[in-house]
Amino acid sequence: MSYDHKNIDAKWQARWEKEKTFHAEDFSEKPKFYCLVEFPYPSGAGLHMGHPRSYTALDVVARKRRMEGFNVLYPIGWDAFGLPTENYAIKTGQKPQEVTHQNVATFKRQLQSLGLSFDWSREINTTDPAYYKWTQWMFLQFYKAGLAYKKKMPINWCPACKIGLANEEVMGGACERCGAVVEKREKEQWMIAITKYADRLLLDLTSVDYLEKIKKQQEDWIGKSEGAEIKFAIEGTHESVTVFTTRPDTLFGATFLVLAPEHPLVATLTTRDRHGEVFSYIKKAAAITSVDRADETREKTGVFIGAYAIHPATGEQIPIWTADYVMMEYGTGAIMAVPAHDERDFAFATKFDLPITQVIEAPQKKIALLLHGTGGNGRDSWFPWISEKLTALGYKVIAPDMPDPTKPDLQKWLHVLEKYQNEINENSIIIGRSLGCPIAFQFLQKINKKIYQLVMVAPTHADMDWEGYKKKFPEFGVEFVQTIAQAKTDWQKIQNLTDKVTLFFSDDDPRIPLQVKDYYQRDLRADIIVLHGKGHFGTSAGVLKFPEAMDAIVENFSDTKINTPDLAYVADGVVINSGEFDGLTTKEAKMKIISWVEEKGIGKAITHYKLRDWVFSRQRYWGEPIPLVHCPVCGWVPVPESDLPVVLPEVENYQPTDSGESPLAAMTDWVNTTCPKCGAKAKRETDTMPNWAGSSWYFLRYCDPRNNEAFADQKKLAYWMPTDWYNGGMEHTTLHLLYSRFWNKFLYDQGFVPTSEPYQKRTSHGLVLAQDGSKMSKSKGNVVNPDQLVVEYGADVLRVYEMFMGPFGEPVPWNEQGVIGVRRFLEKVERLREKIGEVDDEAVIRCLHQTIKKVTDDIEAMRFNTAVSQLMIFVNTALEKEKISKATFISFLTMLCPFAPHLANELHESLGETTLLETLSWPIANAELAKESELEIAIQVNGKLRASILVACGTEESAIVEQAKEVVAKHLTSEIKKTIYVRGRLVNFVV
RNA sequence: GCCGCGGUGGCGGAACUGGUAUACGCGACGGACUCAAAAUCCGUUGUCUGCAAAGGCUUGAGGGUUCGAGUCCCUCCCGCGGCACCA
Repeated sequence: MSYDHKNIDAKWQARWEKEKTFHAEDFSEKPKFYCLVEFPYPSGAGLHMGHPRSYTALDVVARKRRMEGFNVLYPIGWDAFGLPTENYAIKTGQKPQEVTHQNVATFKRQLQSLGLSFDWSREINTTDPAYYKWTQWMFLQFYKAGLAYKKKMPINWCPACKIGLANEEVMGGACERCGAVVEKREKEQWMIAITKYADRLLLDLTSVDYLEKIKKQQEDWIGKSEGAEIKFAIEGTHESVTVFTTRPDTLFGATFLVLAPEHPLVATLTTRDRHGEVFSYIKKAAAITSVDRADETREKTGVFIGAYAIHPATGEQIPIWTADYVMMEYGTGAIMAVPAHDERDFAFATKFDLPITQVIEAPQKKIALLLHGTGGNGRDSWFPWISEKLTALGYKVIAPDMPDPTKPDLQKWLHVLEKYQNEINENSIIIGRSLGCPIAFQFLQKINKKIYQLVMVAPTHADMDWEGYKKKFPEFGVEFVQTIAQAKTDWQKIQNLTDKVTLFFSDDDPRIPLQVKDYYQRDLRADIIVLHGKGHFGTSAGVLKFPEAMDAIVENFSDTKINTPDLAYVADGVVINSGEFDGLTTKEAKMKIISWVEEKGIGKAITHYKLRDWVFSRQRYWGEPIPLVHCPVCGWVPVPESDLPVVLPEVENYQPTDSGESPLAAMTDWVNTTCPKCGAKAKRETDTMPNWAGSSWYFLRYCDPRNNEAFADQKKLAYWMPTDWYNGGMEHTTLHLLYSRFWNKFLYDQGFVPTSEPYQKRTSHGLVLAQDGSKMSKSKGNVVNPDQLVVEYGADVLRVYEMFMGPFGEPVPWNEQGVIGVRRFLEKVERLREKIGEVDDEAVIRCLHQTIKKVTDDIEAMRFNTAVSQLMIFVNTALEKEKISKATFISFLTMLCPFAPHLANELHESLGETTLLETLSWPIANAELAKESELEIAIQVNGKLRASILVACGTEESAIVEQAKEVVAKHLTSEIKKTIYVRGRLVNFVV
């Protein structure tokens, strides 16, 4: 332990505080940068290793931005309302207020000990009445806008503890604490209509810079699907079943209905003779977990309930079943089964021998895919001609642009084709030449589709291994006809190639003699006609030269055939067997059938979202009181804004009630009030808000945290918002992140905030795991406390280790051994200070500039681990030399500062400098100085590394190749076929 | 079951757009310093054959594309995260 981290840490933390180094200035001339981390929930366990990971990462970014001349806002606060604190308070007989106060003090001390560059003057706490006044105010805005409403929803109720439970507290249907079986109780709850914003929450994802996986997860959570609700009358009753379908176009194919086992109509509609079987099935279904029910490989089960529905279009009688593959929570809990066009329905119908009616067939629109060769312009001369012909025949012609046609790369080309894989069907033709041919083969093999008609046009001179392809793709029945003579002898063979592939020769083959060409021209033309369209024709030039022949070929493509699907046909297509709707496309039929059911009054268009409205009530004490009063005369009345906040009354002890209400209900003094409107005796709402409420707008409060007139000043919001960079955990992607985006959008619509989206950029960090790779948790006793580490090694060591331990976005196990390595690194830095001299070694200068470049780039890309590794490389390089200059060392300290600010400042000061490192500018890399003078060139023979040589920078290619040849002479046993030179990297001889 | 991410030495992990795999750190081994130990410094460290020179093998498994694959494509296995019979 050579450096005194305890004193150094304390010294610089005190100085930063004194000089307000990290104070964010409103309306500064500098460009602003608002950098946000998820504020912690101050639990009793104290800080865990995950907090410093995320907080240090953005601290590094924040510190770098300040040195780059930005006015940085990096705030912190406490998300302190919620269940764990309340439960802990009950258990220990303390008040939640006290517990929160203690926890916040611990967290604050711990965070401050890390030297994070938060602007502590903006610290906020969601449980502070001055804060939740505005949370309540915002709830009232939702209420006034009609977005908050009451709805009966079930809650988990523990009859033993007499308290409402969160889902998390219910373990396998029992109370987590006492083990009693949890009851469902219906209770009126406040809801917020987030689903009204579903579309915008989805759409606006395109305007923000979130990690792709975060966007995807939000999209899936919102889960938009468009469809219709359709009512089916029940035969012999006045009842009806409403189903939800995303495929109203398949209405005529509905051959039975399926209700979820929990569907209320199952009980009503089941006929007497079916009771036994149906009810035992329902019982069984209830015992299966939803994950199991979701398993698609599971054998379908279900029972007929004895009743029949009337098909609204055909009037036919169709049976009603119940089956657990239909979920009560989704849609209406009932479906119309269309086995011909839905895989699950198909499996079900097959198993129980129910009728299958096809109502959609493969699209008439036929696809022709034109694949060009290696010509420079990416288009072949015959494209326009053939496109016109095929279009006239009703083909949709696609001629994809291949990446760099002069440099064919099969894999890349295949990539381009992938997006057409769903369009290619039995009516498609693929026309290619030259390189287009092998690509067509590989493409079809890749997408694993049966080929019905593939016309290949290939010049025989192309250096293609046709025989090789023939062997490689036996399933395509490839035949090659490269000469006229062969064409004649193989005639019969060709005629037999129904549904198969023929590669043909082209006229531009220089090897075909002129006289053959004459013959070819005359004969082939006739032959093609005879061939019944099992496609043949010459290429590029050929196409243009023999127009009548081509006409004849193209004619043949006008035949189409429809294959009856032997599986459910789920793709789009054309409607059949549907009366007046026949001939419409899937898309048209969806609209027309929806209008038809709407006219008949038996259904309507529905856009369905997986996203559900937000249950905003909690039957708990430790949350923001909902600022509403219930008056027997006026109904629900908002507390006037001037009376906010509605302060949470302090409870001496909790009296569990059996009413399903929050503990607040027992506090009659508080509950009983007068109606703000009419003055009559009234009662306060006793439910509180979820802890998501306070965290849905905290980023706004940071802009103006002490404002008593508004949640924040408009000008300050306009200056700071949106948040430029927000980092947090993946686990918050669907709830907190979505709720706060919604909340902000609502405030935006009301004119209260300046931006529609709150966060410009969102990234996420990986978990810090225990040493064995499992999750750190209190119950396992494997939680590592940052305090010990800070005491033993210093804040800088913890910070640098957190950044160095692994890729930031991925989970990494904690390893105490690695911490020692970081400590050694910082001690080496300290020793470097002894080497300060007048001059620099050239190698040190070079390494410095390479380091500046890499560290600068890596921080932006959140590659903190490799940034630290580069800093280590610099120190190792510098320590080998006699001296390094003061200027070089200061540049290095500037870069070290975001990671290890205490030591960096201490060393800077030891050089006689009095200013804080934080006031310096971020160094700028000089590309010239970073350049190596010599390069190591690898020499390969047939791709195998054989030697390497050192050459001066700027050596000519020919000189390098010559030198390389000598070095590997003994491996060059035969003639060199090809020499590949990659600039500055390698030479590869192919022999 | 589906989606997303991942699988590289004894360990955490590097590797830019397909171009010398194993940077950096830990650990281990050998040496210096020391009465000794710790700390520090120097050296070695993917693996197999070999005294050596040299050569073979190696990025979860198998196949493919390429002069060249950890990286691209296909099939499969394993781990982590998320999740729906979404009609």
